[in-house]
Amino acid sequence: MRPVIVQMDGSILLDVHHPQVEAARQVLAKFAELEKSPDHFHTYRVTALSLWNAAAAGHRAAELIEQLKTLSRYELPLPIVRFITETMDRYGILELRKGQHGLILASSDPLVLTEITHHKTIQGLVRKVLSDSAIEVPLLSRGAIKVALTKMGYPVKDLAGYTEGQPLSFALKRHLSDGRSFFLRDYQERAANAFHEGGALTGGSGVLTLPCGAGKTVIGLRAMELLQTSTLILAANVTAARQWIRECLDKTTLTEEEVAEYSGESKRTAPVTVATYQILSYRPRGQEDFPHLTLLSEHNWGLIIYDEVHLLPAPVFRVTAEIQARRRLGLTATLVREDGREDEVFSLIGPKKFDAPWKELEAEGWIATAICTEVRVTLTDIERRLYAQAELREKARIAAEAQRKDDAVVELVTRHKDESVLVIGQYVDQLQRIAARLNAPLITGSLRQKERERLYSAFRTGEIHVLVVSKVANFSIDLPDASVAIQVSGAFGSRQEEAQRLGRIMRPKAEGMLAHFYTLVAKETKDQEFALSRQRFLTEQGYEYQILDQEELVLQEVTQRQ
DNA sequence: TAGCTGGGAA
DNA sequence: CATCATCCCAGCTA
Repeated sequence: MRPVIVQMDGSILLDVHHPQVEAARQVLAKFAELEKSPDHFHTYRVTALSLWNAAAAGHRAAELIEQLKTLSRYELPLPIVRFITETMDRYGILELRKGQHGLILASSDPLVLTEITHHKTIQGLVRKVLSDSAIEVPLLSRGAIKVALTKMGYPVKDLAGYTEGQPLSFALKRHLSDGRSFFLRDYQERAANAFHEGGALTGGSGVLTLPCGAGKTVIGLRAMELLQTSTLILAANVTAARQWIRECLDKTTLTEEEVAEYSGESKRTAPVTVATYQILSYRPRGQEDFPHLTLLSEHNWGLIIYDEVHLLPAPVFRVTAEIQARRRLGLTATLVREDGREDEVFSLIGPKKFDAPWKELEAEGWIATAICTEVRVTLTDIERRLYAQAELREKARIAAEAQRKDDAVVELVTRHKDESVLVIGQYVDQLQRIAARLNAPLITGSLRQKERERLYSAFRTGEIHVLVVSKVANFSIDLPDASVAIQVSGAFGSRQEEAQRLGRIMRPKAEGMLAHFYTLVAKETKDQEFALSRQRFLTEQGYEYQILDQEELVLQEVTQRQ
């Protein structure tokens, strides 16, 4: 009996109790996406995008099919084999190269070229047809045509090269100013190389996927060192922007003069400039153009780094489409976007160049070993009545705010009374209730920065051991680490949020210490569906959720005390 | 000039 | 699915 069942409809089932499950997961991760993760069989799906990423990474269809065959319990269905082969073969049919005037889109298959030149969207992006295997494309259409062709099912291999940008010489330090020595971890070096290798043509754009706390910034710095060029770094918020600046100054020979913050507060530019996504997309009311964006575009950047690329806002997509001649590096913990624009990230930033499995880093001790538990509570009779009568959108909220979750939180906090605990939730009302029950401070968006810092610092020193936090936890990178996180409610099935939250407890722990991640779910409600959907990402990374009813939680407590 | 508040955006 | 974040800017006070 082998661990994998490939079905006619394109889904792949993985038997999670099979001894070969880990090996199988590794093979599937190369070219398939996890879709559902119920108890016994996980469902993967092969998508065009997952296959093109595999192709861009150099995998061959024949090789993947061979590996799938050795895992498969039954003969592979022919339509699936054909889908994998045909989809992967499409990557590389179209190539974009530098021409004498503009760009040349070349096709190894004349029929494909005929098909696309008859397409309306493409016609608007093409300058002229040169032959039955090549068309000329204006330089400025480089991004737009890649997006359009990917959406049509023909991803483009972009070999048009990059602008070198203003040279900038600097190096990573071996010894930091406080005397510690500094080395890149093996996987950090491999990630930076994966981005850089391929030389002048393909080694210039792509996305690196790494867990929170794995040192993405350091990888970005290494990529900059490899390229020795003026760099624009885009971050999701000012705190993250300043973190980049601190890291540049701490770990490289760059001086304060050479690194600038470009944000609402400071408008300095320098050979290395760190800006927020939001300032790029700022447009004065009623106006057409983006003043900050225009100003930053005038610089001769050789590299643009997109931190948290999964958060890339729509206007930045447009900009990114126009700057295809600059090298682009995307960094993220999760490539999944709830808005489904993964294909645009693929087309405009580049294919996934590196993916560090969380479990692998856990085994090597770079991130903590985490135990994930889903605690199920029931609705009270009153809630149950309300729930039955409520409209669809109210249902979610009733379930998310279920009263008995409060009791469960108290149980869990008691259980971990000697550890640092973060309680994370979505609704401020609910969090206020819980904070009052626990007699713990609450941090939401309306609490001013000063006060937040005071609480963070008290938490860090152990003065307080429980902190209740709202969505601020998703963004603020200065939030201290904890060893226990309790998620009481979360955004509609957001996988990326779940990953961020688990990231809060991922910093390596002392010998033998484990990190605990609890997610509280109201039984037989919308809440349960959402939780399942959120958990998908982590299941794909190899985490398993232990499921516990609230009553069992109390029982365990009693047993442990005896 | 710095620091705060509130409105608006996406 | 809506909620709650964020950031940027303008305008105020001292």
